[in-house]
Amino acid sequence: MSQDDQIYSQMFSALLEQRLSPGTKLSEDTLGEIFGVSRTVIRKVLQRLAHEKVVCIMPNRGAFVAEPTPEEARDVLAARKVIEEGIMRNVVKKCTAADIRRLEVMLKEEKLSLEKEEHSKWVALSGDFHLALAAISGSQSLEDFLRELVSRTSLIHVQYQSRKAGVLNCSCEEHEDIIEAIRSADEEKAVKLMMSHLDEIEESLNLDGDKSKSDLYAIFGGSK
Amino acid sequence: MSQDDQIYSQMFSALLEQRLSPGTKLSEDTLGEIFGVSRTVIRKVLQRLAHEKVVCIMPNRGAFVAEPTPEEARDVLAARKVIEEGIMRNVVKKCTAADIRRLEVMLKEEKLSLEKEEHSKWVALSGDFHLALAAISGSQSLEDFLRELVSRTSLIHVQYQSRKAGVLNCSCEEHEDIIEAIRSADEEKAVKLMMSHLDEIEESLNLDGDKSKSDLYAIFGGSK
DNA sequence: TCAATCAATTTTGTATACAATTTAGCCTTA
DNA sequence: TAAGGCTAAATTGTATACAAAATTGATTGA
Repeated sequence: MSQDDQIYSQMFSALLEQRLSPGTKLSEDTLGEIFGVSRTVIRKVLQRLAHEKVVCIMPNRGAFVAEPTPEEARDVLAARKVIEEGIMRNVVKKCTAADIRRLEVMLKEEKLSLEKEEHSKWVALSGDFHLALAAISGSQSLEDFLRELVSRTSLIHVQYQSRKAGVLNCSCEEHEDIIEAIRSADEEKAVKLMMSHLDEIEESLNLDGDKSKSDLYAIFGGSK
Repeated sequence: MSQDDQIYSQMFSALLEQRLSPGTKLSEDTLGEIFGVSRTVIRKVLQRLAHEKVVCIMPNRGAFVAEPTPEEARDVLAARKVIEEGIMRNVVKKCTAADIRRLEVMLKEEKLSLEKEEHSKWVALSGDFHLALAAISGSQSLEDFLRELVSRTSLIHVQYQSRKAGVLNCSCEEHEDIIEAIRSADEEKAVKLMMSHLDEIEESLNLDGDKSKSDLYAIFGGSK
């Protein structure tokens, strides 16, 4: 594994585990010192993250952790529905007993992280579950695309999570139901469950009230 | 438009218009001299193209125009089916009269390029048609993903086009039929036409016989 | 003559130096 | 005192220099 990849992985994990909040400035010099490399390699990593849309590079201004707008959030979830429907249909056809066992192991980890209330770890594990399905489906391209969408979803979770974290508990059961549908090879049910699962995720977010700018207006009660 | 983008566009066009064949070595020094910039900016462009999978960067070896394998080709077409089904469903809902007019204009251009037998231009225009549909669908993410898949399809066309170019003529009619289905707001028909269109594309390719390596064996008659 | 090894050249990977742009603070001025 | 502009610091964009790796060609030996 090359140097770039190592640094990329570390930054990517930090993003997924929500240790880097949206909007954080990612200074080339600072990151270079932290990782003990020159700006050259940092720039390479930042460009990669930017292409995956988890980092936003503004010309002559620098790189920042992406701050998805509500529109982008909805777009990501809508794209996930399209792609994960395709994935589910393949998964039902291709899933082996060994695959199901691995999914169940992942589910247990998810439950554990929920019990321990390790929220950000759970978000990452939940994403891994969806990516595991993508891997089972055997479609490399769809898996790559979903990886990007899952990362962005993680950022979206940070920015738009509703106050009641209780909503998240459902998701574990939903994953459980999806496994069951796959086991019984019920394609339509599996797809339907996945679609409503993604709907639930979207509904659990605070995507109303046009954030950022209008935030201040909302807080201080002025009109726009 | 920044310097990177200009060089990127030029190289991207060259790839799409098939002026750069799969496997071509893309030397940093050479490209730097051609475009009158340092290797720094060339590397940036190459990394971007590599992330879009139209260029393959091999560590310590350099960058090459990607040579999709038959498996990758099938994977790309399969992913297109999933994504373009999603796109079609949105297009039928959202397409305006103005959108249809623009699609018809594009169709005319396609026909023209076919008549003039400007094959590579037609491949590019044909891709544009699919991307126009993606734009109409309003899904930014799906449009981005499709852009990547269309570029790769272009490379696949170069590498696996069957000897009889006549197959391509169909595609124009198929695009025509798709427009008609959209006009009559027949979602199922539109989706079905698009699926069979993509099937036809796949069938028009020579994806059998494991290329590249075995090429030489096939040509000179030796056994593997 | 062929194969293998080694040296020289070329090419990529990384660090650094310099240029251009932005940002921030200060000073001037109304 | 506040607004505007100017200078200085910091940061990004690009070029270049140096290090590491791979390719190539030649030389040597069988």
